[in-house]
Amino acid sequence: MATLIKFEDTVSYLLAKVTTAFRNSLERHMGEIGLHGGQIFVLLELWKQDGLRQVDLANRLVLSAPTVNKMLKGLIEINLVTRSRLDDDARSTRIYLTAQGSAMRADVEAQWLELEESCLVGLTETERLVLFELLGKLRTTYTGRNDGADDE
Amino acid sequence: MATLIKFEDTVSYLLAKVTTAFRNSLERHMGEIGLHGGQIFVLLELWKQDGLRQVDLANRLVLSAPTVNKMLKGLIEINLVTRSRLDDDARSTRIYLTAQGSAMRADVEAQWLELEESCLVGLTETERLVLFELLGKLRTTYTGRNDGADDE
DNA sequence: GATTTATACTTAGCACGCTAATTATACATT
DNA sequence: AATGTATAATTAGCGTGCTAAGTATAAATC
Repeated sequence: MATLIKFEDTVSYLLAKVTTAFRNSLERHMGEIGLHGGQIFVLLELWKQDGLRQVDLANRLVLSAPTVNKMLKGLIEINLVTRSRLDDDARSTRIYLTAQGSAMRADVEAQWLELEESCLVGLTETERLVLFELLGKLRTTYTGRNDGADDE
Repeated sequence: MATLIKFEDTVSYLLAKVTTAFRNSLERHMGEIGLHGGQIFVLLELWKQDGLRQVDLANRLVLSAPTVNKMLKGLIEINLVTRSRLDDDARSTRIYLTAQGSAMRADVEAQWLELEESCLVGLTETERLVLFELLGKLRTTYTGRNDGADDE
């Protein structure tokens, strides 16, 4: 018989497990302020630049158009963003933060810091920096870049 | 105004991004052999110990009972596992690998190694070890343990 | 022995990812 | 101007995670 892998000894295995756990933690933390895990990232992009089109959001978030579309539905329902058609291009819609959407930032930041701390609680300062560095490299591996956005 | 967080400078942010990218990569790699991302982990537990009950699987996988239930549906449909009721306990079902389920291991291992390499391609050997170490710590933070299982 | 409580599984329904296929509009080409 | 191609948004449908609620069986208690 060929050599049997110990799956548990691979980074991929750990990554898969951490992935699920982190997503649950994110969902719980953001649930505290009435948001879902994915919605935060949409807001985050709009805080950086308001009035983006869905396709721009999808590019910056590295998510598919339908995924962004669904997330926006949720955000519109709870009045954090609005859609405006009537534009230079009748195909696209621009997404704008509402007053509540802008105001949400403080709460999200507070929860984010809690999330961050709960995640890193077992790590030293050095380990945190190294982890940040290594995750950055993984991200680059997957997306081929470190920052978002080269649209419009 | 209070200090504004740079979300991008947090581990949580990177973790969220890497998490999504990794899940996509996992799905793609396992799709090559006709499996979905989550199903691998069920098989993996059954390869370690066949005939587990759903509740045991859920414990070892650190997943909810309904999630495991749905995953099993998929695995049963493609004939990799079977359910047997008729037991000492009429509430529970035991899950057994089929011949095909057992035979799947070689393919999964091969794909797993490719997944692992595609994930770590940008990292040195040292970085890989450190990353493994740090992810292990994160996992412990979330689940409170390093191995699976203390049921039955 | 009858009632209560706990356990195992299932169903329904949601968020977040995806792909494939539709629809509508814009742009390019002839 | 008409046809063809590219782009933007949407819909439908699926897997993976969850919670809440329901059903059936087992165990414990009175």
